[in-house]
Amino acid sequence: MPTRELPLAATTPCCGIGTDGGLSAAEAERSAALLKAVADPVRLRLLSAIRATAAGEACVCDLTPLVGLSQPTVSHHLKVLVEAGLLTRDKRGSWAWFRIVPSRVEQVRAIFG
Amino acid sequence: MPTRELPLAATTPCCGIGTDGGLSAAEAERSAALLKAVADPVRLRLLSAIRATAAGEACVCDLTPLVGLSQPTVSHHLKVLVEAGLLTRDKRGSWAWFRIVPSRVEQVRAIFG
DNA sequence: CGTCTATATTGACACACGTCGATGGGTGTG
DNA sequence: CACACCCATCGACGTGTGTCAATATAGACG
Repeated sequence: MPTRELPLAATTPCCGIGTDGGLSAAEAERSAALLKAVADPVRLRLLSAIRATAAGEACVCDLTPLVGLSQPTVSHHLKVLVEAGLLTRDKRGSWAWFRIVPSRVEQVRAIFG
Repeated sequence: MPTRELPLAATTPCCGIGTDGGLSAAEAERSAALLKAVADPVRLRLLSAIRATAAGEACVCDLTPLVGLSQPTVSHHLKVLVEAGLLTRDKRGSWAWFRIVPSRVEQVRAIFG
């Protein structure tokens, strides 16, 4: 049914979608990078475990037994979350304490606002 | 500073995080699967392009020139979104029309509610 | 029936990702 | 100082993912 009004205009889509409404390639790339940091079961559990803490922060030695993975793997996931801006790392003494960045989490929700 | 009150209890974490607050492994797996479907720049652009449509639906022939990828690749991404429950496919005649499933998109937001 | 168009599927390839063991760098403790 | 603990980094391995060309399927239209 959707017939081109101008068959000779090769760039015209068949039912009139332009490049107007959608996200730009750059915007989509930034949003996808943020979502990739969160699209992992281990990292979701780390975020929710930190959020469920009374003090609002947790160290690697607490999180490692929780997810049942090796310490380097947990450290790797935490690094991904920090680089995505979703966590802050605060090294006090021997321990590294991680806190959630609420504004950054809100940005994730805003993608589907 | 965080010293174990019971050093002999090897299973006790150093500052008292239990298995209570966080997501279960199964819940995290389901949420991550949904997020993985969305954590891709091409798929984000497809979703936003369909949402920006006047009729609320679009076919592959419209979306392909929009993202600048081959037709099989676009078809692949749409399949991922359909299998994640984020799109519905409706084949009418030669064309396949895709619509957004708003309730499923809301579920993505709810992960960070 | 034959052909064209729109879409889906397959196979192949490069690349990214999650995981671990081993190692190194700090920091507190005896 | 020596030792133990916490954490980060490195190297390696298997797996997953995005992409395309080629092919298959299926419907529309002479």
